[in-house]
Amino acid sequence: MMHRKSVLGTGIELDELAQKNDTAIQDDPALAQYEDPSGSSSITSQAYTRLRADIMSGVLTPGKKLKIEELRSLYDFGSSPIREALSMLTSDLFVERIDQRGFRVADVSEKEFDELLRTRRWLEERALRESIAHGDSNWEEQVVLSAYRLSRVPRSQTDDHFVANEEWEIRHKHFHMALIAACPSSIMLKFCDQLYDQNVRYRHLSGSKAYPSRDINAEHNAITDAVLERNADLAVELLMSHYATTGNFLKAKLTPKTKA
Amino acid sequence: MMHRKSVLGTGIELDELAQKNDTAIQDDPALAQYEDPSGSSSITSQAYTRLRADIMSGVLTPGKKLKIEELRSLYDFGSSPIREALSMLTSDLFVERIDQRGFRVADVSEKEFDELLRTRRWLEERALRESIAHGDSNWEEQVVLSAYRLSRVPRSQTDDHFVANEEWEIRHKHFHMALIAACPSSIMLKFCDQLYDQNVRYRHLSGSKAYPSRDINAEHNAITDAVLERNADLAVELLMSHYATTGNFLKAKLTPKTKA
DNA sequence: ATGCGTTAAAATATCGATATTATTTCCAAT
DNA sequence: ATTGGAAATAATATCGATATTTTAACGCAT
Repeated sequence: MMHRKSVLGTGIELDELAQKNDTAIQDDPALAQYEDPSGSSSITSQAYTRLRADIMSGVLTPGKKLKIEELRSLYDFGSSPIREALSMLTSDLFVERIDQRGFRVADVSEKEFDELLRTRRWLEERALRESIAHGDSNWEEQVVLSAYRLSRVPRSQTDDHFVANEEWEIRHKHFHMALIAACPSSIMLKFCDQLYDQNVRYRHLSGSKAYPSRDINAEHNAITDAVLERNADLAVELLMSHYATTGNFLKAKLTPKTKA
Repeated sequence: MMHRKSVLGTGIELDELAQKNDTAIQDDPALAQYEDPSGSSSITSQAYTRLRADIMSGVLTPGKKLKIEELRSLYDFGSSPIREALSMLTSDLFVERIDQRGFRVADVSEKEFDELLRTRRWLEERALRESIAHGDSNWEEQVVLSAYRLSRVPRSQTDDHFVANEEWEIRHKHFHMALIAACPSSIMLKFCDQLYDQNVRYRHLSGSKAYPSRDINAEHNAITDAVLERNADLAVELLMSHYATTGNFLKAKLTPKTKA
């Protein structure tokens, strides 16, 4: 096993790594999914992608009744793809199906958010410990690589006020999934993936402009270092407090109204 | 908090409880769902229930291609309800959807089974600890009650050879969910619920006639006692070894062929 | 014989219309 | 005024047919 100290401290070794990536280190195919371009080009997939994006971004507000006919004319898809997409979104916890009364956007509440955060911490702690225990050198390299890549793009598109940077979002998820990727349970990873996306939705919904001034990169780097040292306790502690601070920062006005 | 010793040792207090149940102690509505009669009576629900049952029981073999037309004539439902039901079963991990190529029964393998068991242990340990930490007296009563009810029905319908007893299955699940019901995360409970059902499927698939002669009731009682004493470490240890033995017993011939 | 590109067959995805079911509105009775 | 219930309305669930896509089969060239 590799033992490095402060791998991300200077960035020197990392430039080598980044370079090496073009030749030797290939992206782990298992992680490729987290880039999510749009899946295939079937109508259903398109409907799924657009609806999902609009729910995550808050365009379709929590609790809103999702009437097939309405969505049909709004997005200009047939009713079958819409229905199918809504079905798929139900698996992701973004949409709730009401027995014989169609669908609605999953509701949000501070209580649900607390549960989400709590559950995420439970699952990610376990997943991270297992990942650290089982990860091989390829996993280590993927962690380093994804951390580096994340550090190369700005959190916000502009410096003065916050404008979400889609590329950062993608790399951020990639990094977090890379950390736990060696956890020997695809089911566990799937759950974490779901919960991660749920969390992103809450982040968007809370309309958190003006993101914390704290140095998120530094936190990521610290986690990366701990992970590479195989210091599970420290890595977990850092990751958990990473979540805790992010979480507490959010809890803004969530409008949990179940409106039509 | 109640502190009892060996509540299930004699069964005396339990008869009182069972009686009391007809009057004072009502079934926790939150647990009612685990009896699952058939949901509503819509065609889709019927299709869902039947397909699910046939997948869990192994009538629809793992990896089998689920052709809409075939299912349509076999079950005598329209194609829309079939499709909808398959979509729903995808959320439950019983069916896999292949991009633009329809559905298939979720495949099984020893590897997947290992992962399933492992993940279940991780989640249930956490859920049980949280449940013990947060459960109130009503939760305690539901645990006692579900344990008692489970103990009142035989594991097998006949004494000489094993014939699954549906009522036992229902009560067994009810008991296990009651243990963790006080875990303050509906998402966590949902995950555990899913994994439980997955496990049942594997149990059925491994065609385990001749179930272990070990006294499962005794194990359940021991877990119940530990839980009521709020002895988390012991309860977890018992529950985990309960799973471990059950799990190792299963690993029989799993036919993971992906046949049409 | 083997591999590739074309064509035929099968299956899924999609659509538009109809049947059911839930919701609302409105009116009468208390 | 308020409640109860029947009709009208709106929405979903379901069906059967058509359009696309995928898979399999076939024959030709190498």
